[in-house]
Parts: sequence; C-alpha cells; structure tokens
Amino acid sequence: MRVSRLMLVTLRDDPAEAEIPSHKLLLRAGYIRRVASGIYAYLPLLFRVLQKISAIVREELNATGALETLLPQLQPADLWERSGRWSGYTAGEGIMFHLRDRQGRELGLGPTHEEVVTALAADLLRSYRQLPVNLYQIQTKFRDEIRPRFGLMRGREFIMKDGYSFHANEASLQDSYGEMDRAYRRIFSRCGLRTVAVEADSGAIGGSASQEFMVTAEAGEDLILSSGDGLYAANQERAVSLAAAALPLAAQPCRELDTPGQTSIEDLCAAHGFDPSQIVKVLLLVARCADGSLLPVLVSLRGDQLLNAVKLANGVSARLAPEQGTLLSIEPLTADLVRSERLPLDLSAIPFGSLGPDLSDGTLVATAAPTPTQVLAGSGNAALATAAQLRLVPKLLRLTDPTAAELETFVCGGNNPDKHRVGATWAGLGLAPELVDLRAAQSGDRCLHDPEQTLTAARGIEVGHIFQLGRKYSEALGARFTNESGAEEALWMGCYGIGVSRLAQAAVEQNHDSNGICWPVAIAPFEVIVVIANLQEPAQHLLGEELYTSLLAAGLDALLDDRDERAGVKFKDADLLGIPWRVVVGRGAKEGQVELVQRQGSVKRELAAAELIAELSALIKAGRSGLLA
RNA sequence: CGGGGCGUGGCGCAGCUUGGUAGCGCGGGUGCUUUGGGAGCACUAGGUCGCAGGUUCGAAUCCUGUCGCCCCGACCA
Repeated sequence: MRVSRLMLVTLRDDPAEAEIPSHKLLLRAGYIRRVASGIYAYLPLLFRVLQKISAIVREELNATGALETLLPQLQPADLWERSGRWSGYTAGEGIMFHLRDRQGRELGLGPTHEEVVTALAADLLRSYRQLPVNLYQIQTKFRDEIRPRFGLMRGREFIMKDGYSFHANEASLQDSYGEMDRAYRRIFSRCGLRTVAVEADSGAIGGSASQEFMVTAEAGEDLILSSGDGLYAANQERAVSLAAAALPLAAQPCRELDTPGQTSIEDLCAAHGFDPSQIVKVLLLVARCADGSLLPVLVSLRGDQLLNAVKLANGVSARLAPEQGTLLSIEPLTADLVRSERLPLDLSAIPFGSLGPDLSDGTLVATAAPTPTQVLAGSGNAALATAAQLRLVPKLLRLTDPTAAELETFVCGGNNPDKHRVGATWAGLGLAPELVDLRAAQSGDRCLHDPEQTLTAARGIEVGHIFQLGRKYSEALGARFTNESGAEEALWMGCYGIGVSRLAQAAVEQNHDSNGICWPVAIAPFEVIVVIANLQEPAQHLLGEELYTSLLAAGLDALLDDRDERAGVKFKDADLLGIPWRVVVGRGAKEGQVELVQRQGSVKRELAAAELIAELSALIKAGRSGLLA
C-alpha cells in the first residue's frame, strides 16, 4: 500500500475527546474516528490490525479443534426470558439495547450469546457421542454501557471473540477450560502483549471458576492483586488474603458506653482508645430484586476492614428466594434511596452510627408504617407508598465477615443513638453469625497460600475472560443430551471471551512512546514502511519503488511513503503510525545505501540496499511470533 | 443516574466577566523558494458561534429550555 492512497489523515494536536495515551494516539494517527459516544469507525489502518489479531485468534482456536461460526446479533426476547436475564439486562440500568419490531415482538441486540448458542446446542447436540464441542465467533457486540469511555476500551459497540463449549461432564469442561487457558496465553503472547492471568469474579454471566487475562497498563480500569512469588493473582473484586491479626479486647462483662456524636470508627477510637480491629462495624444496605422486592441487608465487618461490594452482591444473590429473581442492585440505605424508591421509611428513627449486629428486624418495620404526613409528602399517593411498604422484606438478611465473627469480645453499636457496647460477644447478643467473605483484600495483605508473601497492586486492562459456566444456561434453556447410560441430562458449558477491538487499543497502551505508537510486529497494520526522503530525487524515488516491490515479493507487509512531503513530515508520521520497521531511502540512495530503523527504541543502521530484503525478512519473521520465542 | 466541565471554520483554542455583528495557531487550495525530523513568503477558500425560545435598537456574549460530548463513581471483553 502507498501512503498517498491510504486516506491517511494524521492530527498534530491531541483531540479534546481523548484522555489516555492509546486513545489519543489512535485518533491522531488516523486509526479510528468517533461516530457517537462509545461508537467508533475502524479506519483502514485499524482494520488491518483487527484482521491480524483475528487471524491469530483463529489459528490458535482452530488448532484446539474449536469451530468458527457466526450467530445473530438480533435476538428474540423470549430466549432471554427463558434464561432469566431479559429483565436484568433491559430494565433500569440494563446493558442491552432492545427494540420492538413492526409486529410488536421484542428483540435485543446481543451483548453476548449464551442464550442463542445454548438454544442451538439444545437443537443440535443430542448424544454424548457428539461431545465435546467448542463453538466460537468473532463479531460485533452491543452494550449500552452506563459510561462509555477511553475510545475502544469501553465502547457501546465493540468486536469480541466469544466461544462456548459443551460437555458431557464436568471433567471434560475442565479439560477444555484448561485448553482455552493455554490457547489464550499463546494468543496474547503472539500478539506481543504482556498479560497476567488472574482469578476473577464471574459477574453477570454466572458460573463457577473464572479467570481474566489482563494487559498490564497504568490506564487499566481494573485493580490486580498479586503475590511476589507469582503463585497468586486475582482481580481485587475477587481477591482473598489474610487480614492482620486483631488486637484482642480483654474479656469483660458487656456494658453500655456513652458515645455522644461518635458515629465513625475513627471517632470511637479517638475518644476511647480502642483499636479499629476491636470494633464490629455494621452497615445497613438495601438490595433491589427483579421482582420489585427490597431486601434490607445488615453487614458486619471488623472495624479496620473494607467492604468488597462484589463479594457482597454475590453473597446476597446466592441467598435470594427463587421468586425474587435476580439481584438488580445493592446500595446503602440513604435518604436518596428512600426518595428514589419512595420508601415510607423514617430514617431518623434508625440509629445510624450506632448500629449493632443485633439490630432488630422490627427497627425497619416499625419505621415503615407510613404516617399520614409521609404519605402526603411523598408522592401524595397513599397507594404507592403502601405498595413500596409491601415490597420491603420485613426480615433483615444478616451477613458477617469472618474477621468480625472471629472476635471473641468486641465493641459494637448499641442500636441507640449515642450508645455503644463494650465487651459484647456473639453469643451474648444472641446471634449465630452467617459467615460470608465480604472484606476487600488490600495491597500489603499477607497471602493465603503463603503468609510470607504479600499482595501488591497493579492496574490492568481486561482483554480476555474464561468461565466454567456449568449447567446454568443448559438447564434454563433445556439443552439436554443422552449420556452413556441412556439418561438425559443437561450439558456442561464453558464460555470464553476476548475483546478484539479492546485488545488493539490495549496493545497501544502498552506499546507507545512520546513520538507515537510502537506496534508489536505481529499485529502491526504494516510490518515495514519505506520512506523516500525526497521524492524529487530520481535515484531515491527509483530505489524506493524497487525496494517496496521486493519487500512485497518477499512476503512482507510493506507500506511505501510516496508522498511529495518533506522528509521530516514523513518521519513524524511513520513514528506516529508505529510501523515496527522503517527503511529510509535518502542521501545514500545513489551509492545503494539505505537506513534501517527499528521503531521501538529508534535503533538505526546503514546497510546496502542489496542486503536489505534478506536482513529484514529474518527480523520480521522472528517478530511475527510475538513474545513466544 | 448523581457530581464536575465543554460545545466558536476540518483539528486545537481565544473572544463571553463589562452585548456593538468573529479572531489566532495548525490543516486545505494556488504560486515561488526550500528539501533528512511536523519549512518560509505571498495569495486564497472555508464559520447557521450545538439547537430552540426570550431580553434588547442590537446577542457568540445576558436569561430559559433542550441536545450532544468529555471527566469522576456503580456495569463489562
């Protein structure tokens, strides 16, 4: 390809719309253009990058025996209703774009394809003899992100490779999961990316084991915690660790303590000389469920620990009654929530700042009785207020983190304003704590696998995620097969994603310098750019054309900068574009000398044009294998 | 959705406080000079000042509404 024919428009200034380096560079170098928030045109240069990434993905997946397919993006609502995800994905802050067709049928634009592929499996896979099967596709996904950002990093329309495997038993699923793990490591290495595999929360997709692949970069949206020995790495959402030992509080009879205005752990410690680890911190939250019910949740944590919201949501989800459906959200009980949910609650009757783990169920119920003024002040609609009251589950879901439960004697709120208790015990409060890991692991914590190791934090961009889904979808959608003994059972499933367009940008985030992008050879839009320094010099022009033709003939992806621009302009653009190798045909052209420059590190050397092809072929062919070597 | 900010030639911005009919840099076109790190000179084209109301003799500027975009938090490849 010739630069003069490339529709290349580079920008000298950083576009105002971009914040992080990769986004700025992709815009400046003419790889992408924004069409609407979170929606981008992939220009010809980026399209070549996407094709190269896709080719690597295909090679590695095909090598495992996976089958490429292409599934519909427009999907009927009833499929999603069968899996129970329609309301969660469309209602409220749901992520699925959805619409009605001319017949009034509801459809969604696919944010993922578990439902469609499972329905197909139900149709096609009947016997254990057909298993296992692994299907994948590379196509555009749609997600109405709450906040699109950072260009391709979090778009509303993006390219994803998603794969789904089907198995006759869990062991086979685990085999494929392991095989995908290995394939993913090869894919990212071949792309030239430094990634780290971390244990992950499986989120809305559900399932058991799951692992994310993170491109390490400052601009990453995720926090990774890992041990120095390399044996443990996890997303902070999921990470576990050993909490520091608590400072024991002497056993003593439980007594009430006056704590006027002391509503925080810091206040209590400052006023009475407690250590935060001697206090049980109690949080009151409300979970919104798909059926409209509102479940109050009382969380107990050790005072020096932080709540991990993802762990809490998982813990609550697992405890919802079937008729409550899925968990839509969980948030602290605040005045804002009372207003937005029209809850007939009098928050001033709840002793925030002095909550104890034994807060009675009646506390909420008692305040929940709507007074005439509240009914009038609220929506002015008594029926609504009563409805909201009915939606409020009258019993607290009490969850306790082990760090709190392990305290033999502790300080906690007295369920009365300005009162706390010292010397409380779980038995003394008449409680048998329901244990759930709810604490957020932090950088610096000791590791579970080896207390000598501590966790350190790094930021990462999630480019891949693999899950063992189990039978959640196959059961919901009736995807059953006949096993060896002639009995019917649900298929075991795995699912495996790679954010292809995100990966392209992550590669830039990890590989750039002050002059522009430095693509890894394996995914660069072109492998080498021939720059004719001065097009007006016949010797340069001739030699440049000649080398360009030979590079193409040698099977290299070559670009020729044949623009009648000053050399400086062409050098700047070549750096910005990030082509890994540059051949400068300039002053030495008459003597048959050219300059070879490696983009990464700007390493330069002169050599005879006659030797160029052989030299460069070897270098580029080595580079094509990325970090595998 | 909550909090913060921005919409002015293709791009980056000034002008707005204190209303008087739009400017700078880059980019585009033409010509001459230049030619190894985003050249110089000259000429030139290009703007419903996001949109809609309002105030005013007069609005980019003041007021109201609305749309779009970006950043910080909850969702995910």
